[in-house]
Amino acid sequence: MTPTLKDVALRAGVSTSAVSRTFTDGASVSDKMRKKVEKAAAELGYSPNFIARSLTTRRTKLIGLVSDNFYNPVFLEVFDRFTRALQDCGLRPLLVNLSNETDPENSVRMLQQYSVDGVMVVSSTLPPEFSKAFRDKNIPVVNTFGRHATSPDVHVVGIDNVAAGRMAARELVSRGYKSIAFLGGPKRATSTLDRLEGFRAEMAQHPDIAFTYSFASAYSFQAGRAEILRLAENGLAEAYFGGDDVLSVGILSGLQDLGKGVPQDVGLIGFNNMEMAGWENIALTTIHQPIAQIIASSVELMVAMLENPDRYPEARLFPCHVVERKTLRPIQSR
Amino acid sequence: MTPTLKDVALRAGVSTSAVSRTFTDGASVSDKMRKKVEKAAAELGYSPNFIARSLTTRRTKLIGLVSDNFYNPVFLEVFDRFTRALQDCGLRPLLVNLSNETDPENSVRMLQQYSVDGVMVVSSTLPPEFSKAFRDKNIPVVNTFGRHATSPDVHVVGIDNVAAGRMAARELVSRGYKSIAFLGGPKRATSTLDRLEGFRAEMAQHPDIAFTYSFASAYSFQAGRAEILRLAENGLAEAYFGGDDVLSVGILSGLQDLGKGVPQDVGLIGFNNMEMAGWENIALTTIHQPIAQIIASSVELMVAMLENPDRYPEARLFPCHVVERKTLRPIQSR
DNA sequence: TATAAGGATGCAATAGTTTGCAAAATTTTA
DNA sequence: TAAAATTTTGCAAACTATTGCATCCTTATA
Repeated sequence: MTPTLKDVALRAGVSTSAVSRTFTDGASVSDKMRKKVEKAAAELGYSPNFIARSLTTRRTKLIGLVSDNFYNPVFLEVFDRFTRALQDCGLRPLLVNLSNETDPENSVRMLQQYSVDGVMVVSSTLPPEFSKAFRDKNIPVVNTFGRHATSPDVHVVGIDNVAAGRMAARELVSRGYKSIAFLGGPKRATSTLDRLEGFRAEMAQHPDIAFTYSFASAYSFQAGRAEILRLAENGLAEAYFGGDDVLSVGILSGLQDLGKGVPQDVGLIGFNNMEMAGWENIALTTIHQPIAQIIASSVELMVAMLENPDRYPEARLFPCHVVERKTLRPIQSR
Repeated sequence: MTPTLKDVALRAGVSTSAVSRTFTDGASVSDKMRKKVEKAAAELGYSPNFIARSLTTRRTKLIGLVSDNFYNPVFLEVFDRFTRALQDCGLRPLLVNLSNETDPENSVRMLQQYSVDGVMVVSSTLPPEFSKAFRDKNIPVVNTFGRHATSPDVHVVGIDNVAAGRMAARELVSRGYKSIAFLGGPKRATSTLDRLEGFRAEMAQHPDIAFTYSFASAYSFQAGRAEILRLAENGLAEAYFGGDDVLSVGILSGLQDLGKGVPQDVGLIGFNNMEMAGWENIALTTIHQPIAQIIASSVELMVAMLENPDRYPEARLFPCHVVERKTLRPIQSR
């Protein structure tokens, strides 16, 4: 149906090698030959079959994009940026939804069957075994939004969650709150654990300030809302660090139901700086995670690894910063 | 590196055909042979290479999932459902981000180069030429969320936007509003155009009710907010039909800034019933678009088309319904 | 037990490309 | 202008699988 190399060769009256070469850059073909072939190709509407090509080149330019997060609005931005960045490098994302998959082996096998050149594991909740499973099969892998501490054998790009936790605590302290709480995401998420560690470390410097913490069941609106409502039964803290922005919007909603004004009665700082946090009717003060840079860097790293698969694993960590909006009271001099 | 068919054949001491056959269901192999081959395969950790297989079977099980909408939160749900549904059928989504692509030819060529078995065009804003371009190359295509009227030659699954527009108008009328406005998405979106048509038709039945309409520049928060703020300069209507839910949240935000209470001062009905519409601090009354059914049906249709590519094109339209929350005043008996 | 029927197996061709190598063509050098 | 150097070209063998056909082995039938 669709024309092949052979058809073009026949029509141009040249060998298949000649045709192949005009379509692989860097190959040696005379101008005359190239012209002839291109003409024939254009007439037939030919373009090379990547699948067949990959058989000999051992490069499919397919990249597995695997994630278990199809619920958090930030991930739409994440997918957007990933797909564009990959496309710009001539790579193609094969999307894998891990939402109800628990065994890495299945994903590994599947992606191996499609001979992907590499895989991006995009998640802060997936256990490190997932990334390792790919590496063990010699498939280049970068774990975006992963934890660097426990995976020294896999490329990780993201942020230093411990530092981020510390930053949040410091921010709340600087506002003069006298009782501060960490309301994290699910306990199994390493991101939440690490942030708690940093948060707690910073709070330890301020024994005069009451510090408590708890976890929501997920990084989601309802989980945040439910948790703050639950906490309210025993009295609220003066300020909260929400596990992430969606969760924080849930907290905001719960607080509203409780008749608590933000920031007058309760302060709140989120995490991520997702687009919605900037919406005027939300105006969430939050910690910006440099998603654009993280993703650009992830893709760069992947490309570099395709060149040299034996690259020594590295962790690329980007700094966060707080973006002030309207859910925290002004800084107090103490 | 990874073991091939030949390796397994060698180790099992059988022909490659035998190995091939044990891995293709429906092929004739004796139990004894199968055992032997499976043992060897397991020992080597072999699994068939789909890419190579596709060369002879002419089936890659790759499905192009092309969309230009990576901004609207509903689309995260859309991608989630699509990827799961495809995975459940043993199909693999090759994600294509069309956000800054204007020429169908590039996407067509690219997907053709990867020999995708079919493509799902998932958009209500993409011009129908996109879907047609695939069909013209004999690639099975279904246009999800597309317009059925203008594309009788391509499978479309979605809703009847004209009917939906009518439904919205009817709902607002039933609440006794005396001046009603349509605040649609971008003018180029056929979904908005069709809904306007239905909306207008219904309003024509009620000459006593003031009717106006306008368009936001996109299906987005900021576009909705900007538009309602602009409209306010010349006085607001009593109730609005927002182009979709994100847009409507933008309208809500604008209204809030304007000091207008919803639903006391102004009524609002959205479209889609995205998850966020149900968040307690938004509580948007909206028209539910049955996304789950639409996607399930789209995938079913795709699967059917893979069996029989010459299937006569059909339009599958699903009914919408309004889900009442808190942005419309109670029904009035008139 | 001989024969027919059917199932299992292997051979070899095929799918659409790339690529090492040798031959041919062209260009450079002397 | 001939030889040397370089570039261009084609042949044929990969790459990893599937499959039609012929052969061989079983099992069933008479």
